[in-house]
Amino acid sequence: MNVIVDPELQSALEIVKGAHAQRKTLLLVGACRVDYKGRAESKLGLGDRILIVKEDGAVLVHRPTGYEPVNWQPGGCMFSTQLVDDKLVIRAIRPKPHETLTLTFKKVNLAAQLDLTDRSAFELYATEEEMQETILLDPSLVEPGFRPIAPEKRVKPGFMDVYGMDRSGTPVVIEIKRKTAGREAVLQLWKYLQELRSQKTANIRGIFMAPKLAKGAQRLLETLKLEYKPLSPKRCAEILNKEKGRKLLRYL
Amino acid sequence: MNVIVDPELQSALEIVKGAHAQRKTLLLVGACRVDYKGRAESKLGLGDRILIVKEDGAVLVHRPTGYEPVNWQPGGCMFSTQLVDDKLVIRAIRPKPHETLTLTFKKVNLAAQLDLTDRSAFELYATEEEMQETILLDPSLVEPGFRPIAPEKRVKPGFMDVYGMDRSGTPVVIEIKRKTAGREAVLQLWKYLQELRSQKTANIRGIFMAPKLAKGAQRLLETLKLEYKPLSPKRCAEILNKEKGRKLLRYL
DNA sequence: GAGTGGATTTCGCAT
DNA sequence: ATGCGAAGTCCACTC
Repeated sequence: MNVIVDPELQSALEIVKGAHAQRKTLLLVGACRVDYKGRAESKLGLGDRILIVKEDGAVLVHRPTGYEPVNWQPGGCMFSTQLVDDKLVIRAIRPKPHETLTLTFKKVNLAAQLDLTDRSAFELYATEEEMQETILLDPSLVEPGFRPIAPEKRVKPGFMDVYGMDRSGTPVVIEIKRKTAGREAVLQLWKYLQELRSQKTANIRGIFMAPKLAKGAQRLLETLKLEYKPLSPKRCAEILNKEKGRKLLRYL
Repeated sequence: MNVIVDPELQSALEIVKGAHAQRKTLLLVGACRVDYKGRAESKLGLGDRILIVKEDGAVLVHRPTGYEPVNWQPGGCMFSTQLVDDKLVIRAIRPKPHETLTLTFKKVNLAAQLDLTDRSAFELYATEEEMQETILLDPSLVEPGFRPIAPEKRVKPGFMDVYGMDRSGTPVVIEIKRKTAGREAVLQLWKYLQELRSQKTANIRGIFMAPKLAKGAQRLLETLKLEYKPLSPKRCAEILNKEKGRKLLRYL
């Protein structure tokens, strides 16, 4: 890590160039103007802002208030930095669509090259597992009268299933997807159903639960005479939150 | 400004509390875990991140790559900070919807309280004037066969007009708004049309161009038998960019 | 205060 | 590569 407080622009320039060269995260705080030109155009006069240039070339310019950056660029930018007329000019160029974001620093209060190591996986809930829990908690999410019999282990990595019976006693296999499901997910359910049908009765329903179905997945689903019931991870998290404290009933 | 490099957690705590107390922007770089619970839930294991807490209580947690914050809170958060088990725990609580974002710092590499002054107005183009230019440049934006006759000066501050003729030779008055137009904007066009109709022929069309119409404005527009054609500044900026280099034809 | 639609949306997945 | 739809979307504005 390399931090300088109230650096001369020349020193700040070195920090900036060093960060770019080593593909490290750059942090710059100071008074600057910001100009953007590309899909749209914007201008922002002199003021104190925080500039972050990440390892992948993503650029963020933050004002002292607000969640959103006032200007930005997604990752993959190229950079050109130089001292011009006693000002530190940092130009971020995005190839496609062609855009340029220009920061002109009059004064730098804080310049830092950061060595950030971050290998952790980000997990957003509700997971498919929690979606499964949610269905066991409130089986009416599937349909009125649905009764879960057994939560199943994954058939293939990435899938979660629930077995149950509908109100008329017909076996039901449920496949859950955390996000928009594609054809392959529907095929998985189909394959699974086929296996069960060969082992047991042919009278089994298959219900696909996901926030959404891709177009091709929907066609396939109709062709295979499977059913679809929308269910989002968000909805599940809400229900789990609300029902928190209750015991999760397990069925055999 | 108050910056400490590689502070003890106790010193970092003081920086954090000081920043909150004085409503200053807080900058924290270090190894932390991040937990979010609210509309959804998320977990992020130990890793190096940048934390920004802004003057308005907006919270941003950034990993070393990517445009988007991995976790965040919009402005208006309350905070509780403390040392727990040799870790610096910062909790941001959002009242509505009720959400909590918890950062658990194991090590702080950089802690800063920033005094940022930023009073400049952010300007995003295209302006109404540029939207007008765009229509003169590509009259088909209004409708096929439209021919501009004269760009007009503003009738009232905030408005731009274009005069022209449609393909059948009927005079057309165009009113432009940079953003969603309300009733008063439609009334302006109406007033203007009335004036022209009293002076010249009664056979004049009025076309309103804006990214969107407010509901009330749309009702009024229908009542007054005016027309509406969507046009966004973004679209204009794109066209202006594309057609850049061409001469802007002026009509008398 | 709830609802609606735009965004320099970004991002991801299907086509 | 292109395009469509979701997002913990956020935000501004209408009702």
